[in-house]
Amino acid sequence: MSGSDSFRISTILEYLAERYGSLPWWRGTADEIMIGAILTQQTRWENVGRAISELKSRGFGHMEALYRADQGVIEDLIRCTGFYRVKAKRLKALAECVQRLGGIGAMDSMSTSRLREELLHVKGIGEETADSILCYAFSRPVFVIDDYTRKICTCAGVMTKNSELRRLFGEVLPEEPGVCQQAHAHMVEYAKERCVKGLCEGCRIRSLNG
DNA sequence: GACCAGGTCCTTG
DNA sequence: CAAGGACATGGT
Repeated sequence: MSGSDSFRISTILEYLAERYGSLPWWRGTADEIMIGAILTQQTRWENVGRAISELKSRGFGHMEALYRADQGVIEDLIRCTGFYRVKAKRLKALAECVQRLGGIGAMDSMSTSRLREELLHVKGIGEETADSILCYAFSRPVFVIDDYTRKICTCAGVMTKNSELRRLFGEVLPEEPGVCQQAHAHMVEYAKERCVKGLCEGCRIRSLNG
């Protein structure tokens, strides 16, 4: 089954790449992308954009400032993203991690697996957020597994755990950051468009393999 | 008013 | 390990 699973996955990836081409996804500095990765947890992206603007306009748009910032101040600026107390705490924890590791530059020269471990040790950063940061802030060839991806894979008949999905996508995708970034963007875009409310309106995923 | 959003943590069984 | 609750605002 594993062989046909990777075939199914590459079919999905091809179909979506053809459908969407190049999608604008995460822009900004590495710091801003990391902030966004925390703030977007269980939250619409539009609200996250506003909060990041708020932070930037007050000079809190980077880790150094967040490290020194008062927690209450951060809470006020990110309120519109919901879960603002835990998220402020998570931003502080991430900023402390960055500080401890010697800054973005130092992190940039670490291996992907080491960097992943460090990120996963931060309270409030799970696998999805860690991989988002690796993929979009540090341009590592990592594919982000999220709920949308899981849904789409299920539609295609690929029913496995996250760890296995991660392995499969890693096997199918090339080691190119840009390709991994776009692949995840495509998944999210397609799922938001077609997998509304548990239905699959006009979804072609199931029929891709005949 | 109900339901969901580009998750994670903690507690229970 | 799986399941359920907590965290919270804003849009449809």
